[in-house]
Amino acid sequence: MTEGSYKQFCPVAMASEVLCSRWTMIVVRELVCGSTRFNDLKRGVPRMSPALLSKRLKDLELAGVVQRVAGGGKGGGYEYRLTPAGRELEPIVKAIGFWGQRWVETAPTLQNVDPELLMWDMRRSVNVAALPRQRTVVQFTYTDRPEKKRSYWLIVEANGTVDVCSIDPGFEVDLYVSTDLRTLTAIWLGLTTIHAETENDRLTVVGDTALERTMSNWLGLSSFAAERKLAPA
Amino acid sequence: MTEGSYKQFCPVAMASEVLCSRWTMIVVRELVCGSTRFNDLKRGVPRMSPALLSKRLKDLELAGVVQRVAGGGKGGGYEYRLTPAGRELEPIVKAIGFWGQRWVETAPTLQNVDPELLMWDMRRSVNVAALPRQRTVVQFTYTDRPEKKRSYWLIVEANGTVDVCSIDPGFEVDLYVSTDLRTLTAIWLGLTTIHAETENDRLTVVGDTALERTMSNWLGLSSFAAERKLAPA
DNA sequence: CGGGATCCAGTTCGATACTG
DNA sequence: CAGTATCGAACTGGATCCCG
Repeated sequence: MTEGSYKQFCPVAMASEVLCSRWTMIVVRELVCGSTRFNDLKRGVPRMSPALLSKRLKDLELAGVVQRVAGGGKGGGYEYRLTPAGRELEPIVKAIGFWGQRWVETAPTLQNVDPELLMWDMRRSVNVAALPRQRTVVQFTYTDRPEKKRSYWLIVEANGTVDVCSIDPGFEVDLYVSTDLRTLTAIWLGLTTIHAETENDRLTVVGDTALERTMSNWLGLSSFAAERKLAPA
Repeated sequence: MTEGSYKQFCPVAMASEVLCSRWTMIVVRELVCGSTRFNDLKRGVPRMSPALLSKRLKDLELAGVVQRVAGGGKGGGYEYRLTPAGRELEPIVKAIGFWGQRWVETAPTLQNVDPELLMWDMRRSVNVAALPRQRTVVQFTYTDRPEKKRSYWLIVEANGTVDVCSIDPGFEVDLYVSTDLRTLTAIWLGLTTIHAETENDRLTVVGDTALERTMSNWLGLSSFAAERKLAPA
């Protein structure tokens, strides 16, 4: 990718031609995390133009990392499924993430907050097993966002499916979480904790008491949250 | 690194901004393999312009992956040394290389042969311990190359330092290896063996009998050579 | 929903030459 | 040895519109 390759026979270079062009690793992360539909992938990389996403997917298909198959079930369309080669990228994505968690400075990271993206990521990490076996609705309100983009709803259905939306779905809300976007992002990244930020009053949680007490169980964090940050401040 | 970042707080994205711009991973590979001087790095990435190499090194310094220090010992200049963060990239580089070895098709790989680069890589992988404790000179002749770029000399000094040159150093040659460039590259990559290619008559070795017999011991291969290729033909 | 096509501005890259 | 300087060519990516 990026025609005009490195012209090196070394396996690192050959693989880098496939994996290390702009956006590619992020798309692979989305695939590894389980997204298969174009529009789902797009939600995971909102700053990437659809044209470019399409091109990258084609490149990955050519490289044997994904397979484009007619979408099962709903509405036609296509699915992008990882091939065996693609599945073997998971450890690489993880290793890169761990390295980032350990060594990339956090300050610039926390410039890149985005409520839609955070909700989308949280949706994936919710620990459904830690929630009651009935529909649970949590409303997140980002106090520092403009009126229109302030609230999001996390809906966990009784059957375990998790949805996110940015318009009030009308269901009764079980728990209200209110904070600023950077605080919740920092929590999700493991840079601080629900407990600490509650003490701080930067995070307020009201509603169902059981849900409130178990929040650190059902609110899954980034898969890299456990790793200690080592980058110099 | 490609200004205009991904604007994602995910650690994979943050790390990819540092690592996944064009050429960067290859430069990191060179650093991990032990090169520290600008010109040594340049030999490892001959198709990269010095201007771009310089920029990438600056970016890596800014990211905390390398440290630029006044060169010790000889002639001044600078050295680029991996920081602790940089050293932790080694498993990532290895993982990428293994993946490339397993899953990237070999046909295009073998288009990218380059005698200087192969010699430079072989220099790093020579198993000095398997050679006699005295100066050993091996002449490689690539029968398919134009007269001027046909022969290279691998010189292992008694003290264990390994050098490569493309002009006859004048020393007595202990072993003559004659083959085409693709064959030796394929051997180095583990796609075939010295034995098989000798049987084939694509590889001819003459000279010191002991050196000849032990060639597969002292001629180190790519660090990924052991991994089986799985990519579909 | 799931993309493809087009356009254009901005960047980046590579080649070569050159310097302290 | 260790890079800069320069310049044209190539590529990228965002926006927008379109289509089935």
